[in-house]
Amino acid sequence: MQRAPPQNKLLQQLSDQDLQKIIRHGKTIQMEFGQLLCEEGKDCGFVYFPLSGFISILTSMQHNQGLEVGLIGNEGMLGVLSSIGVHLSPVQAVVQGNGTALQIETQVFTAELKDSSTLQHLMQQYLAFYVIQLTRLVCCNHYHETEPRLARWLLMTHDRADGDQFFLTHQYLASMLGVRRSSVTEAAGALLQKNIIDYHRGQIHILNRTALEKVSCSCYRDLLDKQQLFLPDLPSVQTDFVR
Amino acid sequence: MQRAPPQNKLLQQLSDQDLQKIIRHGKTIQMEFGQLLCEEGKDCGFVYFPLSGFISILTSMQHNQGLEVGLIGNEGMLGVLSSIGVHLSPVQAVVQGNGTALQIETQVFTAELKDSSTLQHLMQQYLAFYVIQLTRLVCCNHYHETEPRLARWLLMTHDRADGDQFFLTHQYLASMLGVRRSSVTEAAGALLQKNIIDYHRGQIHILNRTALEKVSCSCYRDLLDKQQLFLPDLPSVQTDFVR
DNA sequence: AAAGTTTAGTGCTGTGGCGAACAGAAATCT
DNA sequence: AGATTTCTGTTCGCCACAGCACTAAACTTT
Repeated sequence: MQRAPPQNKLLQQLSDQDLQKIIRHGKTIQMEFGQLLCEEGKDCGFVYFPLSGFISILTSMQHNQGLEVGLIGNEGMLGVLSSIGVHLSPVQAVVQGNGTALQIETQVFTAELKDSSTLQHLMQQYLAFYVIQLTRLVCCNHYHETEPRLARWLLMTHDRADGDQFFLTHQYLASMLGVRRSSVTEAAGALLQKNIIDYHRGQIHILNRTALEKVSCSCYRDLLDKQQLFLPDLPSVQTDFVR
Repeated sequence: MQRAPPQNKLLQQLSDQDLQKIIRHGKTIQMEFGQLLCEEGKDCGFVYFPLSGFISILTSMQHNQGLEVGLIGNEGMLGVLSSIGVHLSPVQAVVQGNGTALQIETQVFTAELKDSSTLQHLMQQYLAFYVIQLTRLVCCNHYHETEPRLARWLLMTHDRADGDQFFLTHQYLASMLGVRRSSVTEAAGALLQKNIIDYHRGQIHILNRTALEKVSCSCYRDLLDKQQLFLPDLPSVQTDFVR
């Protein structure tokens, strides 16, 4: 897998011409852990295409009841709704893993959209995939237990991180999954005992990816398959062996 | 509230000219309880704008684990994804309440879209609202208990039905909410005891709508508010008194 | 070195919902 | 009229997770 220069897999599907134009109109920024890219209910003014690192999409209700509803790495983008003219974000976006992203002003981006039917089509496909992800998430969160969900989350993060390690405390994971911190401790402890992962004060280490896939719910695989279906040109993630 | 002729509130927002054109290109069909309008993963070839009655949108995973992810009455449509060029439905659509709908061939509909920027904009807004609904549903289904969720479901159905009664067995409700049949019996029994609803072998009767709103989770109100925000021209549902 | 903070492990009780099963009542079929 | 099916009520044991609290490390700050 090529790793330099970092590139966004969505944008890679554009023609060189369109790609150059977009890059010229955007700005490559650093994303740092915890950085708030967008608040719920606000117009953050930009769309982002991660080149490395990843962004967590969060929704919340009253009483600190929050949940993660999306994880965006260099296979996706933040701000799809802008492509259908909706600039108020219904969700919060926080940087989860350090990296860089192409930041483009919403206005510039939508202007760009008008010019490129390829880009339009790409955004439509990505939006559809996002809807499908959400649909599945409704089901997964309702039926599946903490351990498989945790495993799925780790797999998704692993795909988006650039190595086998990343930083995430139990507390953080708990707020992503919508469970108690001690439930995460329990589930992560189970994975630890099976030698699937290792962790220490927030540093999570994936030891056996194949085994992780086995304890994960099928939603992980199913959604990867959907991604292939809707965004077929994306290079698929290698998952059949331990990296 | 005017009730005749039955009309779809989305389409009502079009200009007379566009509206007439759409009606001419579509066909008014009868919808009957249980009728399968669209299968998961298939291209059903049509989009539908309910005029009366309502449609349930269902998703499922392995092992009969299914859930309702949408309820569409004359305030919405079935097949929004067609408006962004995605014709394979990620969900199943079943008629929940008898009525009529304007049925339009997908191809005709997308052709129509090209001609009318108003229609385009309308579809974009509706799609955004659909995404927001899904986002909330992820949270609601995860955190809220059966009784408030049941109440919310009844309210949504009440809004889309044309009276205070509709047909739905506990078993049916259970599959919508993703819980056991006996959990529904329990929750419905609680509402019965509070004289909020009455039911008998599938005939559900809403007795006290105000009280129903109080036992429902706030997601009902919150989503109605969002609907107003995104589709502001829709006449709002009267909810502050017992109808 | 001491004090404070962050992260993780553990142990209680309480409970909402599951799975499964049984029973009665009402409707429908033969 | 009797038999079958559909709908609802109820119970029992079980379990995953909630809520809460306390402890023990490990790292950070002063």
